[in-house]
Amino acid sequence: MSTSSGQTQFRYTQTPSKVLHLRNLPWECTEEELVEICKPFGKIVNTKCNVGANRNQAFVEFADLNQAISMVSYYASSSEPAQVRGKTVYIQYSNRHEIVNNRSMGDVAGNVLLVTIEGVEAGDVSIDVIHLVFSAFGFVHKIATFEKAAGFQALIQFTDAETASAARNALDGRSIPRYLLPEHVNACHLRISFSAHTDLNIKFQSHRSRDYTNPYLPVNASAIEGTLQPALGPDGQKKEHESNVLLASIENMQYAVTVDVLHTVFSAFGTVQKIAIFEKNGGMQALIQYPDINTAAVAKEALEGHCIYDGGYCKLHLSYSRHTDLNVKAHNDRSRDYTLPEASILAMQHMPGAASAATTSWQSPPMYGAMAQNPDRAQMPAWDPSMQAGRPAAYMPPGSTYPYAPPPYSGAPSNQAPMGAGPQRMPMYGNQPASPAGMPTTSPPGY
DNA sequence: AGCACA
Repeated sequence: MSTSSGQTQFRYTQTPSKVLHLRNLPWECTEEELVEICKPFGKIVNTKCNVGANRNQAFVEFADLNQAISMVSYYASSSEPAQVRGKTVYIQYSNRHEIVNNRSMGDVAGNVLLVTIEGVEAGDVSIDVIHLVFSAFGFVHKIATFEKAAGFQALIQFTDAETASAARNALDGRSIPRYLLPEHVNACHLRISFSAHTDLNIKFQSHRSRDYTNPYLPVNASAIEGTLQPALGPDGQKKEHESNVLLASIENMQYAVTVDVLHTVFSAFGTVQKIAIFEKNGGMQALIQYPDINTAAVAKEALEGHCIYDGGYCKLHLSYSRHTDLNVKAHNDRSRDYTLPEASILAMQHMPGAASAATTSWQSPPMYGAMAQNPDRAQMPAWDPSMQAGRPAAYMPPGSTYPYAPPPYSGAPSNQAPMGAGPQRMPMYGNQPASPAGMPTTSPPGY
């Protein structure tokens, strides 16, 4: 009722407790890692890991109050903070005095796991990949996959709860190895709990469900569809279907990426016909259409893993799209058809949808006007310095050394020019929100 | 970076 000072006063006070509250833990933090940093201070009687919406908090209960006090005092005066996987962990007394492990549904062990695969859509992770990953722990009887609000999910049936628990303990919070996934998938964390099911009812062998105990189960027609677009070939090699349309997923998107930005980047390899930018699973993706597969292949090869902006910002992951001709209906900063003549563009701008999209545009596209007036310019296959008018960026023309600085990550392609070789500064675009106030926006971040 | 579970 009353928001008396008595309540708020105690919210952040540090009444000692055997239970410690740890926060800012890495998402993947395991119970072992938690125990590792706590056990020097005393006997741990209980833990609760991966707590909270971000799964980055934990509770640790010591046998004795003094042990908890010793840990808190140690890190209160230590120059080295507590760390897990390089992340500073903040430790306080919990406002409760014991951990209650309410083993709710999802935590009561059973032989069927409910696996949520975060950061992917259904097509990204094949049932064969799931089978491969979980078979490491024992015979997988059945798999059923489905898409819900929570995302792409799978029910995985093992022989017994022991096997299922082993798989859960090993894989919960972990990622499926990158080489088993399409290239545009950045990360896909597995969130695993126990299902209440004990025996899945699989009716067909299909791309959505499998019964490995019954190879004679009828094959659903939709399974054929699944074999038409295999993420992996029979030998386990990546088998991508080439296309003139590239699917780009943009990782670490600190800065705005508009069609203009993408057009400039991808035009270095040939005529860009159409671009569509959209959001998928909280990340940004774009489809870039070239006239032919060869151009797309060159662009894909050259740009994969590279960043639009220096410093690891807007890292590109490219794969071939299933599309061959994009249906671009709006003309705004998220979608553009460069093959259209001016009249069509003007007509499009009066279409519903184009206007609303324009209001969300905080970055006016400088190339837009020039191209609308001269459709031939839109067909310009490659580099044209005049297209950069008003742009502070120093762009590398195609044919020069790599215009795009290699990403600083370990996953970077090894066959690319090393950082600092040649004039490798990333192209920059105006109006970068992260630029320090008052600073010219021509300097790349990190300068 | 700021408290779970019913």
